[in-house]
Amino acid sequence: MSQATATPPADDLFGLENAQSVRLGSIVVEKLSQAILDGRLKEGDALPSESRIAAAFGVSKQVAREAIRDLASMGVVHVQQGKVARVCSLDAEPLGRFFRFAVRGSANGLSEAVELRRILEPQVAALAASRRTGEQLARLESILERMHASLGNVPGWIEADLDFHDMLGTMSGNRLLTFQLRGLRPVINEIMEMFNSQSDRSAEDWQRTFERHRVIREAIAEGDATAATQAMLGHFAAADDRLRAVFPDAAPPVVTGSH
Amino acid sequence: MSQATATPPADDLFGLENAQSVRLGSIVVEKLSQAILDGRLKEGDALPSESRIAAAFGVSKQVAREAIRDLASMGVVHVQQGKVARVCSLDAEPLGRFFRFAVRGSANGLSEAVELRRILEPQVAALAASRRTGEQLARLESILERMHASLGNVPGWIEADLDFHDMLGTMSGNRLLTFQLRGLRPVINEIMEMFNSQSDRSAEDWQRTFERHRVIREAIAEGDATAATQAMLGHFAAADDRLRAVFPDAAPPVVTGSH
DNA sequence: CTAGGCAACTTAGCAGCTAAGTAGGCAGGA
DNA sequence: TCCTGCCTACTTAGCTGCTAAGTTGCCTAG
Repeated sequence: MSQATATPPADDLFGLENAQSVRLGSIVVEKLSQAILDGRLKEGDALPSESRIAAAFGVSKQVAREAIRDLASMGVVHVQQGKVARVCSLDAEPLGRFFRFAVRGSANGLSEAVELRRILEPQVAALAASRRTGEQLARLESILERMHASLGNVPGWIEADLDFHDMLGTMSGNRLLTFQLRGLRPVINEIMEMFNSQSDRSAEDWQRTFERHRVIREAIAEGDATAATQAMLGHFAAADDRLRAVFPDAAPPVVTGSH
Repeated sequence: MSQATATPPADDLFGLENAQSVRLGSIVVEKLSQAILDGRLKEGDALPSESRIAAAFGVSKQVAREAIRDLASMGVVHVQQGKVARVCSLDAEPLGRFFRFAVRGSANGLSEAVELRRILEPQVAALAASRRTGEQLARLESILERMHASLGNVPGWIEADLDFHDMLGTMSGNRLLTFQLRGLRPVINEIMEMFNSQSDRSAEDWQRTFERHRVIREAIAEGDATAATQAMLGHFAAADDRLRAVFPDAAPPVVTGSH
């Protein structure tokens, strides 16, 4: 007996998740997910009702309901009282929730978000310059006008600024990239509020910031990917000083290749 | 009456989402989320039991339970039968599920993922070169050995290859970025399987692929961010030809700044 | 001092109910 | 003919109470 008293430390001796006790609902989620991923359920299609799903899988209605709600929290299906759940087009809201939690936990989560954005945005600008359509350019221009009208008005400016960069994501033509940027939006929003609150900016400063966005638009309008990248890099470099005031312990930007 | 017959078009006359009918459970989710985001509930802390949450919010146990499971599906808390839910460290699994759905839907979703990866990885390599620790370098080396041992063995190679790039993400020191890359992993895995299945590669081809990874490791070991970026760009450029065989309609890569 | 049982907690799941929202058919009136 | 209002059947939202099963800690017998 005494030689085999290793029971307390041998709890998880066999692999990491020994008998993982698959939840009943997760099976249903998996099956429904597969149906959607395989294309058996397309966007706009109605799922079976809770009762039918419950009957089909031989589970209670509660389990079927939780499975549907799981899909809903992923943004895959839309549910509404009185109507059956329908497969809907994905949106970035779940991503945004995830990133909000991801940013919490590490002390410098917000500055990590800035770094991630700094990686993505210049390349997004390049793609946008290569692929933008005329109609998209017009929309970008109208956003730029909103920014101009919001000079000095912090909440209005932030929203227009976020819309500007979101539009660039759309113009990149890469839906995955667009999701990615939209997912970061709540976090970027928070950063911008910190950024704009603790500094009282001069009129010239506002104007310079606006000007930098105009330069980006110009490069994209001309379809010059390299110029668009450089303009975006310049935008971040210019904002870096004041960002550093908000995040004193942020790592310095890593410059590569563009020298 | 005839002057007010605008009822059919006046469905959504008052704003976009008039009476959005907030779900009872979503309120509970919001409150619990806030508690976690504010730090009132830290990692490892136990949530109240379903009954206590239900009593505290004046809702039924079912609603409390669905709220907890919502948080669990986001990867924020861990639930297990017989134990109260506990706040756990976030992992990339929910991100992976999201990206799997995001890739579906657009016909060229997989090539969009390749493009996104092509944007991220060179910058990740640069960050890794700047911030890697010795211990991390040793782990990268052992992964490289696994890759060498798996030359010609497709499943083993893919896993080691994914681990290599995942390690680079870790070395970047940016948790958000690491999440991002891990979230793409299931999609990249799928791409690699397509990539490696339909082409029978020669021994020289395998060796060249391995060599490209060794060059990346070299640049990171030397702490040369620019060289690491260039090595990663070279890696993707070399793989581009065969990728294009898998995705004939993929957009050409946009080159910026590195000329 | 330790092993094993026991009690009190927890979640997982089932069943049935009420309330409320939705959609479509259907008859009746302008 | 067209439109309006009602009615019915179906759906989800939510509550209640129950059984089963996992977890934890205490507590007693040896």
